[in-house]
Amino acid sequence: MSVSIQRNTRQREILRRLIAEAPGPLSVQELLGSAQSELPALGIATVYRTLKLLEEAKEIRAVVLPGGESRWEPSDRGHHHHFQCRACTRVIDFLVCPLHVHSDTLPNGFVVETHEVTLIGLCPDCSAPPARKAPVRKKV
Amino acid sequence: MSVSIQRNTRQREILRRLIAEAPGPLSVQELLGSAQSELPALGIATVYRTLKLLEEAKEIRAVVLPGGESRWEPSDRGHHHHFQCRACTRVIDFLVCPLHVHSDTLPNGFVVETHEVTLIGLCPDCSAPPARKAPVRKKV
DNA sequence: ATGATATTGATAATGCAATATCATATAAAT
DNA sequence: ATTTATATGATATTGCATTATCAATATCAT
Repeated sequence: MSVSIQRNTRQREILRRLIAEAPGPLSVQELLGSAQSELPALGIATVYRTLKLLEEAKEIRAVVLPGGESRWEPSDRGHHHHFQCRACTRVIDFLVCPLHVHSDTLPNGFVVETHEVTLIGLCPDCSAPPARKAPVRKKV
Repeated sequence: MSVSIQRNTRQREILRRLIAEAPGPLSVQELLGSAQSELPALGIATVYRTLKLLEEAKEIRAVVLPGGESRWEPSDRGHHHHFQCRACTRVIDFLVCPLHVHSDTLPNGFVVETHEVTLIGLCPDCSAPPARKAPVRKKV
């Protein structure tokens, strides 16, 4: 079994901050890439280890969207949903909830406890016509 | 590369029928289990092979719900959503669509092309008080 | 500044779903 | 009924995400 966090390291500071400041849940690879732009030597094992520790400490939680790997977000974000860009695969939070079926009982004995809504389409970066600015990211 | 279907076999008939008659998309393991109750010798490789063939023939399509493996449903089912039981993990179709954000452009350049709604809770089998009938299935 | 030990980075090992292999069985045309 | 290529079942292999290992490094109480 693993143990709780005892020391503050640059790696953990960076990963924690990246997750806290992200506009949506981040994948392991996205985290690794962003963190390495600040600390190039950071290894993938540290990302996995830190995610597990932060999850056990209830600081973050995993979200899994249709068709995708696990992504991680701060656990203090309230009820919300996600938009996933089919071009760059990035995920952005959507605070509006279009559903009203909480804690309700449906016709035949189905009890709805929660729900997940994922909007799929193009994010601003990828829906914009190819401009003279930064190139459209195909993968993050 | 694989090739198209040329012969009708009992295995393929069974798998096709199971998918067509299911109340929701089936996982590989669910398919294997159900099919083996009719044809015990059926192997897992045949399930994968047949799913791939049926998908290439556009007879079925994969759906992936939050947190889950691929499931398979007939491709001629129209727009609908899914209910997943957190106890037995089975998935049942829900024909009602509570969303109206198709092909729309949201505030900042987000283009919504489609969406996935997954209701999570308890199915009739698992929400019912422990009765004297069949035991509650924990896994399918 | 030092020392004890938690943490890291590189990489090997693991777990598991999906695929490939191949001898045997089967469909269906003759 | 024969024949021949397709399909199957058992199982080995692959691919890939995650975890374990371990020597080297960094944190922090002293």
